[in-house]
Amino acid sequence: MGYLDTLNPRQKEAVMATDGPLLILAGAGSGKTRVLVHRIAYLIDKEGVNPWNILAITFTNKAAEEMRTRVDTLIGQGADSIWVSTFHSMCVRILRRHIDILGYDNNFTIYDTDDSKTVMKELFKRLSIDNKYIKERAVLSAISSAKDELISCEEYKKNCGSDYRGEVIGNLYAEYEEALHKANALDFDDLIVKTVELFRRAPQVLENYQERFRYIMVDEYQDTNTAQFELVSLLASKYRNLCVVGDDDQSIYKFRGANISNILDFEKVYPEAKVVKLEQNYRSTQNILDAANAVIANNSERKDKSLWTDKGQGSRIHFRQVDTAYEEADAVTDDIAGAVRKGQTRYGDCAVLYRTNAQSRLLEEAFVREGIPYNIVGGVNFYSRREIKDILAYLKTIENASDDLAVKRIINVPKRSIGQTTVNKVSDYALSQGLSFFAALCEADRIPGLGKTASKLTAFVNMIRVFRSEEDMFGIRQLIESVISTTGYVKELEESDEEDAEDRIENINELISKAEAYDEEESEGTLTDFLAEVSLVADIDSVEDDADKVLLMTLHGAKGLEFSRVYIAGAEEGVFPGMASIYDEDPTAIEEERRLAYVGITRAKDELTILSAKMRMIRGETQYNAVSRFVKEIPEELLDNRPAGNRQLTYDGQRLDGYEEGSYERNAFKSSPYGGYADRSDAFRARPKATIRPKITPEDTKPYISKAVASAGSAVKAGGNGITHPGYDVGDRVLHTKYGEGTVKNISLEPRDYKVTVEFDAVGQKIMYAAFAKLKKL
DNA sequence: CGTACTAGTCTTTTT
DNA sequence: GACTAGTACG
Repeated sequence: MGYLDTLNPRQKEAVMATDGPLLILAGAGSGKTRVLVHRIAYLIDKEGVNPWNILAITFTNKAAEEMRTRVDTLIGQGADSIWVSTFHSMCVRILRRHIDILGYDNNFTIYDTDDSKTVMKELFKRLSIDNKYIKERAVLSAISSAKDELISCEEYKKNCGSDYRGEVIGNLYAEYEEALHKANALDFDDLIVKTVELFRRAPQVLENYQERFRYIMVDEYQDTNTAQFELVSLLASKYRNLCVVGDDDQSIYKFRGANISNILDFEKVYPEAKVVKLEQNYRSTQNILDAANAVIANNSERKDKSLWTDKGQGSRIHFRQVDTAYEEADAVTDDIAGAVRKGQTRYGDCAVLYRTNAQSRLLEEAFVREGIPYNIVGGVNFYSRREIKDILAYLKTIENASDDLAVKRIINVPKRSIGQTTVNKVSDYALSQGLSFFAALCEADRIPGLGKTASKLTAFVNMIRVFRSEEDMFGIRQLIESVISTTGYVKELEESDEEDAEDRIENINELISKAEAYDEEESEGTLTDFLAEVSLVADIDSVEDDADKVLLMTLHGAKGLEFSRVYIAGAEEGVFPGMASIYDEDPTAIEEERRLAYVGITRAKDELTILSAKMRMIRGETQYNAVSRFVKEIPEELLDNRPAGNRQLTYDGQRLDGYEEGSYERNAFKSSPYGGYADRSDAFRARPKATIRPKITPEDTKPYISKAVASAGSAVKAGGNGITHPGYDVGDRVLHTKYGEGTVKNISLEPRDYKVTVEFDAVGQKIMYAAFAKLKKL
């Protein structure tokens, strides 16, 4: 049993505890994938378990892929028949076989978030719901949370009692469900929910899978939601050989329904569970670990554990504060370029992490400017680009005639002179006849009021029919090519003068290569499978490991990865931790951000650089943010705190007031944690809420920064919370530059600013933010 | 029916 | 600031 010798005693213990429930609390970098891989190998090799009986659930396809390869190399062969997959792809596989029990067609389509939004929009229109009152997004996220908790729309309605808003959402939930059912479509959450429903409704199906999956392993268990928990519980309830691996300190998906008590209460649910803690870290230097431990220690709700390493102290953590986000980007690229030049690292060993995708733009520009090879993970998913969604909509139309959404998307793409009015007429007809949109199109000549457009519809239907006949004989690549040439999609792009037409064509070619690769790999693969696979890819899945490129991604995206050099950009209050978490009345919101910081820090093996900018443009507003509390939570002796060049902050050659050489760097660390700033009142040490600037108007562009700084100062003085109270009150008469005179009806304090409701004599009631509106009291 | 402009919204984070 | 949906016009 040679391969067990490479494990430490704890790891070995986890590997060999094969029977019964097992909770592995695996700190960052403690070799948990290693343990899982060895455990699978051990089950097969030593315990004689049939690979067929093993199920391993990972978070991403990439992780699944990696696990399978590593098992393969360890045990030779036999790993093929292990189910290693994500929750979502596993559910798709199960549902494809059995969903007819629930009254769906087995070739159901999967709706992504965009699709769901489109459906919801149509519902809003149809039920004439005012999206000022409630937003589609809000409804969808309520539905999604309900599904994460396995709450059906009936239960939802019951729970909300007489709450009007809840009632509206409940009704929309029901309508939404019906719409999806009609389209024979499932959204992401449904994949889990319907599988649970299937298992509950069809015990013989459940038993079938219980027999099959006698040994179940779940990775990243801290990120499972209630529905996923139920799914796993059902599967494991017969043999109880359930092994879950996770780290409560790395739970960062609460917004997606992750239920941290799944891991915290595992021992309550499975009293006979064995618990193994992995605390030896094989990844990072002691300094990095100390920093991570110090930060996470500020959280209250956690299982106590502490990482250690025998790797040695390592460098101190580099903290750099720069003036602007531009300089931040330059600092990153300069540092990477320098280190590579000196032979200290290669591009592929570096990663830049940030809180929000929006931050990637400036960084990307710097990488382009410096000619440093890079890869951005995340942002707009490849498969959600317009041109890709268009082509996929053709495939979906070919494949699932009830997918109204797909049909409507492409009926006039490329332009066929089939406009909104026609689409509406067809929709009405479909609704009245109880037909799908496509079925209605097939009867175009019977639809009243269409006139000669009917022939265009018929032409469209015939085209789709031709594609359908090709489906059986063609591979997916050929089918896509046929779609492109018949519709003239690419031709239209080539002729268009749109700036990004070339990129689009490039993307379509990329899609064709992916289809080709699919055709080759999955000789049995059907169009249905291709579409399902495509809707379940995460961005991280397509990252090539061996490319020598710097990876840029969000902190969320970085979970599970490691790099020799890590840069965390935007370590500022209001950015990371983000505004929303700072103002959340629930204090655990900040704890989630802190876990994210913990994840970020522990990605680094050797060198960790944290950057923060004094000034940054967010959503068109210039913000001046204090250094992130997470930086301050790192013991000072672990930081090099090298000031980022003691320049004065200038703009257009003008010196800005309030910045003295080096003053900030010193003060930032002396001030007490969490915004209790020293007595000096320059804008930088104001709390985030004091630092939001009014939108810059064209008239005062030139010296805008110094103006902004000056007014920031006065804002701090004016209100203790940093938000200037407008110089008027409810009942006052005010003058607005555009709307004229009016009466103030209401003033309320929002997180960012005072919200003022004014009844204007000329234009009626308007709601506006005080800082923007610049109302004058009369 | 299609285009060109305007107004409003938006950002956390993702399978 | 960037994007998108909505609207007015040709």
